[in-house]
Amino acid sequence: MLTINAEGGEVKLSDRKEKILACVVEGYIASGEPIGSKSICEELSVSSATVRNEMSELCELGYLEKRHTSSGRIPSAKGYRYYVDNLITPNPLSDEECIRIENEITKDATSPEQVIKNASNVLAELTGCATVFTTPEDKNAQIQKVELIPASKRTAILVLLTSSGILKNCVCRIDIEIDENLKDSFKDIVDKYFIGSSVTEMTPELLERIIESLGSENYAITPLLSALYSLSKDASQSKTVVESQTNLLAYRNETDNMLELLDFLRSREQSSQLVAYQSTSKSDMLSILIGSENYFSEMSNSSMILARYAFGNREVGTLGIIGPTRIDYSKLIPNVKYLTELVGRVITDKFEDNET
Amino acid sequence: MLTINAEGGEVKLSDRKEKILACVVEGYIASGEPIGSKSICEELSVSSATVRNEMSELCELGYLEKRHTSSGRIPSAKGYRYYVDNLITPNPLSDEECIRIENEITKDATSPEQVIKNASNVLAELTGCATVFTTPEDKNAQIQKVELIPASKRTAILVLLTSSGILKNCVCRIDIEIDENLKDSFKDIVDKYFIGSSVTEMTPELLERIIESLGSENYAITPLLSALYSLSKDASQSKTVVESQTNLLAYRNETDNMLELLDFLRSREQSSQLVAYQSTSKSDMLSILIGSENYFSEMSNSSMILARYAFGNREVGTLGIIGPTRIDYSKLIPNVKYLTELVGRVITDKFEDNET
DNA sequence: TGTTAGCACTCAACAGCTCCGAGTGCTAAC
DNA sequence: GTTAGCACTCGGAGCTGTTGAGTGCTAACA
Repeated sequence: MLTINAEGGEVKLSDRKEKILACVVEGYIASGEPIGSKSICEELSVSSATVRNEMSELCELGYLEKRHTSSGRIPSAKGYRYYVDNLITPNPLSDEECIRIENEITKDATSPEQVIKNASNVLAELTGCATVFTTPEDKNAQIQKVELIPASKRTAILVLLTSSGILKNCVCRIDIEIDENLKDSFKDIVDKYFIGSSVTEMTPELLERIIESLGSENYAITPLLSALYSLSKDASQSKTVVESQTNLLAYRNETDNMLELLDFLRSREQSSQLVAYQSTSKSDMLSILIGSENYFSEMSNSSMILARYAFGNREVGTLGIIGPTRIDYSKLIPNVKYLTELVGRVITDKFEDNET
Repeated sequence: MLTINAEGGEVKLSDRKEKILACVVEGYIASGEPIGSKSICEELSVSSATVRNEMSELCELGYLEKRHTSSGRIPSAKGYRYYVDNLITPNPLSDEECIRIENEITKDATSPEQVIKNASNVLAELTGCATVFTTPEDKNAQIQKVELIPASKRTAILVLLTSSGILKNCVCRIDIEIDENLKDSFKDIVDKYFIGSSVTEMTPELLERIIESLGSENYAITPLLSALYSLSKDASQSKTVVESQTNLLAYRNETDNMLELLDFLRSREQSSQLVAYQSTSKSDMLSILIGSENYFSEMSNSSMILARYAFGNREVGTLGIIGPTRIDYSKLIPNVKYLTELVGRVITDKFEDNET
C-alpha cells in the first residue's frame, strides 16, 4: 500500500490514495468545505464505503484531518505538502497576462525598489493574498557615484548610486553658501574615502575621523557627510515590507483565525524576521511553507510562497505571498515564480551597469 | 429649555442636557457599551428617573439613539457633532511626546513625501486609527532644477526639483554614449523650455514638438525627455494614500461594520476622492466628519479628522485619520492638528528655498 | 482479498423556548 | 420640577430537540 523509500519518512502513496488526496485538496481549496466520501466516489467509480476506508487510512497516516467525528475530511499540512510535492499540475499564466503584467511593472520603473513594489502590487491583485518582499540587498555593493547638486544657495541635493543599482537621494541644507570650492572639497573627500568602497564600510567611526581631519574652512561639509552616511546606511539595509494585508479579509468567514494572522502581520510589519527565518533554511530559489512548517506559530494556519529575485547573477531579495493554507498552489506557485523572474529580468535590464 | 438662535437649526441645550450628553458620549467612547440612566444619575446627583426624562428628550431632538426599546443610549452623529462643537475639552499631547514625535518625523526626512509618510505612521500609532494623507500638491509649482548625472557610459540619473521642494529622480538608459556634447544639448533644451515653467505645462504635445525640432544627432535625447516628462507628471500629481487600515481591526468586535469599512477602504485605496470630496466643503484647516456627514455611505459609521498641511504659506496636502465614530475626539483632534502643523513646519524648514 | 450495502452512531447547525437583567416609559405622589 | 414605583421591552445566555451530512463497523458478495 505504501512504500517507504531509503531516506525514511518519504512515502509513495498508492495511486488511488493519491487520487483521493488530490480530490480532497482540490475540493477543499475550491469550496472551503470539508470533503465527504460521497462527492469523491463518483470521480473514482468506487463506492463511498471504499473511499471511506481509504480516507480513514489517510487520516491515520496524517495526510487528512477531521474537524469532528462525523465531519468530512480536510487536508493537513502534511497532506498539502504531499500534494504540492507530488500531485500538482502547474497552471501558469497565459501569454496575454504575462504581457500585461510586464507592462504594469515596467511602467514606473524608476528604481529597483519601485519595480519590486510594483511587482508586489501585481502579485497581490493576481493572487488575492497579502504580499511580502524585501528591498534589494547586496552587502558587497560598492559606492559607485556620489553627486552634489546645488538647488539654491544653501541647499543641495545629494545623490548616491551603488553598484547594485540602488539610488538614494536627499535634500540637505548647510550653513554656508555652496560654491565651487565647497563642491571640490566634498568631491575630494568622496573620491578619497568612499568611491569604490563597500556601503557597509562607511561607519560612524570613519566619519568621525574624516570630520576631525577637516580643516576649519571645510567644517561646513559635516552635514553633507552625515547625510551621505544616512544614505549609504539606507542603501545597505534591506527593508521587509508586508502589503495588501486587507486582501486576507476575504477569507475571514472561512478560516476563523485569519483575523489573528492579520494582527500578527500588523505587529510584525517592520520586522525582517518574517522572511529571514524562512529563506535561510533553503538554498532553493523557491520556498513553500505550509501551515506548521512556518517558523512562527501564529502562521500555523497559513502558507507562504516565497522566491528570491536576482540582480544580475546575485540573489538580492525575496518576493512572495502570505495566505491561508487553503490557496490554489497550482496557480499561485507559478505566479510567484514568474514575478520574481520578471523582477530580476527588469531590474537587471534597466539598472545593471554592464558596460565595463 | 432650548434656544434656537438666529441662523436657525443651531441650538443651545440646557446645562443639564449638555452634561448628560457629555456623559453619554464620553462613557460610550470609553466603554463601547450603551449608557444607561443609572450610571449618569450619580454624577449629576439627581435620580435616574430625571435623567431618563432628559434622555428621552435628547432622543426626540436627535442627539441620542437607542438600539432597541429598552437599551441604553448611544450618541447619534448629531450628538457627537454637538459634543465636538460645544462640549469638548481638548486633551493635547505632553511636551515630551511632542519632542519624541518631532524626532521621529525629522529622522529620515529626506523629502517632503518622506516627512508626511513618517507623520502618517506616527499618527497611526498615536491614535490607533487608519490614516489617510495626500502627497504635497502644488499646481503652481515650477521646475526649478533638472540635472543629468552620468552613472555609467550609457546610463544616467535624471533629477527634477520643483519650487515646492518636490524631488524626483530616475535612472535612464540611452542608446549612445553620454558625453559633454549630449549633456550640453540636453541642458539647452531644459533651460529653453522647462526651467521656470509650471510642471503642468509639460504636455505630451510640447514634448512632441521639441522632439521633432531636434536635429538627428540629438535624437538620442528622446528617452531623456520622456523620462523627464514622467518625472514632472509624477511631481505634479498628488497621490492619496490610506495606511494602517489593519489598526481598525481592533474595533471589529465593537462595531459590527468595521470589516465592511475595511473592504471599502481597500477598494478606494488608490482613489483620491476619499479626501477630495471632503476638503472642498470647508475652507477650514481642520475638518471633522462624523458618521453620516461623510460623503460615502460606506463611511456612515465612521469618522474622519482631516487637516491641511502647508508648505511655506501654501496649503499643499491633507493628513488625517479614519476611525469609528466612537473615537476620543478630545485627544485625536489635537493629535491631528499638531501633526499637520509639525509636518508643515518641518517641510518648510527643510525644503523651502527661501533665499531668493 | 478487496469491495460494497446497510446500519447505528456522531456531531454541527439551526430553530424554538425560557429565564434573567438592564433599562425604559409612565404615573402618581412629593 | 423631582422622585419612587411599577409594568413592560428586549437582547443574550442557556437549554432542548430536530435535521442532515458524514462516519465507522460489520457482514455479505465477487
